[in-house]
Amino acid sequence: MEKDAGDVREYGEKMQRFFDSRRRMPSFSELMVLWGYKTKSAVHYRVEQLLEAGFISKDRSGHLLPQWETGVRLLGLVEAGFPSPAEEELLDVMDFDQYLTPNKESSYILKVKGDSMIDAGIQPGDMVIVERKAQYKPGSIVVANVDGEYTMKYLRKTAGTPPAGGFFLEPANKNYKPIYPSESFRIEAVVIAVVRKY
Amino acid sequence: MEKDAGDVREYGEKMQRFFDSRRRMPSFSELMVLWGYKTKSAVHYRVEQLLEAGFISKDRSGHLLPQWETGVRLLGLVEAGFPSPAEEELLDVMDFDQYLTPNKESSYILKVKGDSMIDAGIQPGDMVIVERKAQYKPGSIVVANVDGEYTMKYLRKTAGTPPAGGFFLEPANKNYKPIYPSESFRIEAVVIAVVRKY
DNA sequence: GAGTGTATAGAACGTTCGTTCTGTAGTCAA
DNA sequence: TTGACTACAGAACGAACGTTCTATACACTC
Repeated sequence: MEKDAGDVREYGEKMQRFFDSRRRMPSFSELMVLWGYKTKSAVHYRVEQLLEAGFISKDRSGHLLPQWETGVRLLGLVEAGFPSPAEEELLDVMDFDQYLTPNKESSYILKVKGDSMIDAGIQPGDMVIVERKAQYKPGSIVVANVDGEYTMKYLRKTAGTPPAGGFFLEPANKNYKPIYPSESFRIEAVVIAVVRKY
Repeated sequence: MEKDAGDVREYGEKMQRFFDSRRRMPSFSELMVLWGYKTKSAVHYRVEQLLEAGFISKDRSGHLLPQWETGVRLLGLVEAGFPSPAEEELLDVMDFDQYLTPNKESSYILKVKGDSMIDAGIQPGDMVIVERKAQYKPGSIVVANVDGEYTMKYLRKTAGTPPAGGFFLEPANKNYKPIYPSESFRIEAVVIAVVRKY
């Protein structure tokens, strides 16, 4: 048995490529074309193999469901090291789309210019994901409009109790100075994530 | 006309939530339940409205296709500022999954421990996406196995021409020292992206 | 060469899909 | 009160879907 486990995986990979590009599972007719068969029963034969192999599954109506992990394998700390192939199935996976933007409606992506937040680990060229909110809490990194220009800073609370509003903006770079509300700024969004690609 | 444009959007949003959770478009029968109708023709009536509104579209076989952007809106530099609702449709969008892990097979995610790369903008607690490769180039950030422990450093080339192999590991933190091949290390993967979430 | 298992073709079937047509209750305006 | 329009219900239809059964061509074994 399983003399052609390699072949079976080949068929599965073709289906996986279809899913990756079209973002949905193929129908039997589409698999017919994709796999080069002339009948749906030949497709059914192959699908049955993939089902037994656990590569795919079905919903109540017979439509195919992907069974492979759609995310990326998640390792522990850097110290933990890389897993052996046998350990791979124990790993968690991650879906970046849902992890980074749980609320797509109010989320935006900004490309960072300038080094005013470099000590916070945000470098020029990085992308930050920001979210518009009704209220902003001190301690978070916010994008604010100061005199018509947009800037990214820490949101801080002044020491005194709130007669003067009590907020100011603090950069994470010694070469820049804090911005106080006398100059009147408006907070536009809060940074919820940073993404850098090399 | 369009006396109930608000209602139409409500139906669209319900469909969008279905798509977000199930990762596929609903069928007419499913929309029937989702929208609380007793017949598919009522669904057809609503779907026609959403089609005219450009909220969805159809493929050749009549199945529904999402027409809304599935990614996140991409703004320019921080200086550019936020767009008005009218400008929104001009924005690009981004899909983080494809952007961050173009090659899911050989990609892993690691959680960073320690501050040895803090001057490179990689802080403890950040997640780095690494990729296994056949060869690694100097200048990139790599994850290496040094005496059984895993560590993340810059990969550098020694000044002299390559008799001694010519590679060493350099941290991005003055408090740590470079690691030279005399201690014999093995490079496991290269860092292709950094993700931090607040 | 007879038997067995694999891999496909071909045809037929019931279900689900999206479509279409007819009907009707309700609203609004003339 | 009539007419036009909206928002559904209900039924019927063809196309596409996944399933199943039979047949066949080929390889391998005994």
